[in-house]
Amino acid sequence: MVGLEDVAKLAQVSAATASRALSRPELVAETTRERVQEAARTLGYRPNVLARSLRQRGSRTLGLVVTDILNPFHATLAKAVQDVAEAQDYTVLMFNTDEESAKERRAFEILRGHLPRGLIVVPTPATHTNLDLLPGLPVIELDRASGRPGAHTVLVDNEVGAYRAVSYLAGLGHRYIGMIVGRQDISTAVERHEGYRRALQDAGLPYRPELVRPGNHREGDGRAAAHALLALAPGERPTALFVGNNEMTVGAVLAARDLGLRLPGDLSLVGFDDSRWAQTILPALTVVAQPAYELGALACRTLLSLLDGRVVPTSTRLNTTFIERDSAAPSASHAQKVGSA
Amino acid sequence: MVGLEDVAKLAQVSAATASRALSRPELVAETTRERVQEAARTLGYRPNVLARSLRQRGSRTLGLVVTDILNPFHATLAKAVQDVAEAQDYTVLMFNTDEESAKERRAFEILRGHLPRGLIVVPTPATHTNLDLLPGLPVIELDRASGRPGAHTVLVDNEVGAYRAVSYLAGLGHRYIGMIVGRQDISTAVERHEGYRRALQDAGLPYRPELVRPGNHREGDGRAAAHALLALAPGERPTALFVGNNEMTVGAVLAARDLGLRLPGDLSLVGFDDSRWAQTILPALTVVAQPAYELGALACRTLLSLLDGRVVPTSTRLNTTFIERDSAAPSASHAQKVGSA
DNA sequence: TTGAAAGCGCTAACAC
DNA sequence: GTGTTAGCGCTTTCAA
Repeated sequence: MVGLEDVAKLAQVSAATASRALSRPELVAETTRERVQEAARTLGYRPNVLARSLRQRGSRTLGLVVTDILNPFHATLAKAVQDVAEAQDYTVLMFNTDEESAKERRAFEILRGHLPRGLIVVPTPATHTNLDLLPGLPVIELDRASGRPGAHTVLVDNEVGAYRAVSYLAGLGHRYIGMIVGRQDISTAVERHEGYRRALQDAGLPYRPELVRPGNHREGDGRAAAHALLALAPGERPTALFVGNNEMTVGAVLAARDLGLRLPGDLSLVGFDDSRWAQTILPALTVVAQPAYELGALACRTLLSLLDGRVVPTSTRLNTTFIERDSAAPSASHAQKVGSA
Repeated sequence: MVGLEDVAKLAQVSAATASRALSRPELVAETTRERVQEAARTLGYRPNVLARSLRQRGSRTLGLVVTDILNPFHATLAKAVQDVAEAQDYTVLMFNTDEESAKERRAFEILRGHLPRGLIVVPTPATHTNLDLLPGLPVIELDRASGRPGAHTVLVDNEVGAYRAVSYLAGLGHRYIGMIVGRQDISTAVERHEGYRRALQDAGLPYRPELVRPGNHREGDGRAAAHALLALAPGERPTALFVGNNEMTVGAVLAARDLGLRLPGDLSLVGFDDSRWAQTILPALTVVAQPAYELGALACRTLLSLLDGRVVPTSTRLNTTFIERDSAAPSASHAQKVGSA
């Protein structure tokens, strides 16, 4: 292990000067500086981050806590955060919580011991409480908002995205539009639900509670919820479905297949969040796309700005994009009307 | 920041005793131990890992370096490694290299500063050289083998998996079986290529170099390679394709679509590595499935055993599973023969 | 502009 | 079984 002492010796200066030459070059005479840097290079010196962090009472480390790294949306967030952090010489400590409060607590505890400078978290309902473990730490909430007063958040405009999707379905003539919605203690799910509600209202359609089914964000939940909705009596069964996240959308498509329903002929479908799956499945899915990479990158940039003492907006919303593909079509009755006009 | 000193004071012992009571309880009298643990609990004490690691010259940290975290196969490996490491109280520092040597070097350099106890890496051709940065560090190579003598590897039986797939296609009567293969400086690609070769031989089919196209593991490469293969003159164009990894398989399916070829009627396809995409696309893809989670978990368990000084096998191969779904069918001529028999 | 010295929080020797 | 002491590798006073 080559240490600062070795570099100092080779460059014939004290350890203190060697340290300065490498970390704060402006404090050192040019010739000395070059001698030290040269020595460091030839020895292949790498600072011991542990010692440095211990001394400085804080490491150049950021925490990242996501709820499901196997979800491509989250994987993309993680990659973006890593890319930005790395460019600024920060190391990211990443943890996965599977939406479990206990795992999140553990992640926070471990993180604490590493003296991170900041944290980016996709919050769960338990996050508010668990953050007690990291008092005073700058935190950015990503994708969802926990509701903590004053929290910094980087989100997507869920309400508008959902509104756009449901308005589109209504415009296609659908009068029974179902929604598969996430847990109502998670902000994204609430907001998408709101958008759904408002779109129905603006389209002059009644809100029918029996057409709204909750699910726990996973594929299986989406499948079960879709089955429940499609089991309704003819006349009141939805002819179109708006699904609140990417995983549940997969489930909804599979449910349609289970029942032999063809998209978009027998059922129109619009999902929230784009993915390669949505792009390549047949028919290609009409979706509300989220700028996942940009979202993660922005969260990280915001955190780094915050750490630099710059003023940053407390809350940022990125726009979603509505992408019209082939999984939604005019309702049967609508097509008839238009055809006979 | 509550430190060990605070705990010691509250428990009325020295810092050393407090340290022992928490880290090596068997060295401390029971009553003292309880007093200290109680004090730690009430103060919410968490050890400063930095100080501990500095003192012990090594942190309870593992490095994990993968080449593409957005690839679900790699995401699964990563989750498995994390799960196992966490259960043993290790923290994982994860890096993504995008198959770029420069990024890998950087990852190794940063890692070095954190004094990890071991490293799990999905190697690239550059890894062999780059590992000079981490002399003496226990390393497990995951999924691929770099060829370093004596290296510990946890792999899948690529040759056998590929052999099985190609034999299956040959058994279906295909005589022109193309392969889209990965970079030949990566072990998995070489081995899968070998399996392809041997299967052809055992089926009495000639190896035709023009039916083998290399690709750089990405979707776009697979698509381009498939286009090239399918552009061959009738008579010598492949009627079946074996694709060497999951991303390129997506590309091959899209190429078939571009050309209006139907699977499996106009073209039979077998991919390497299963995925939700392969399961839910229509027709569902016949694939050689890899135990991704188990692979990652085993790599981590092996590393931890190694660190505990236990004897571990230098190389482990996990079996692949051939999953017959709907993307491969008897060749036209074969069907004819069988039909007329 | 540089060096000497102290100390970050913890654990391992060594004494008792 | 417990306390005292020293030191991990670095940065940062403070003094020169």
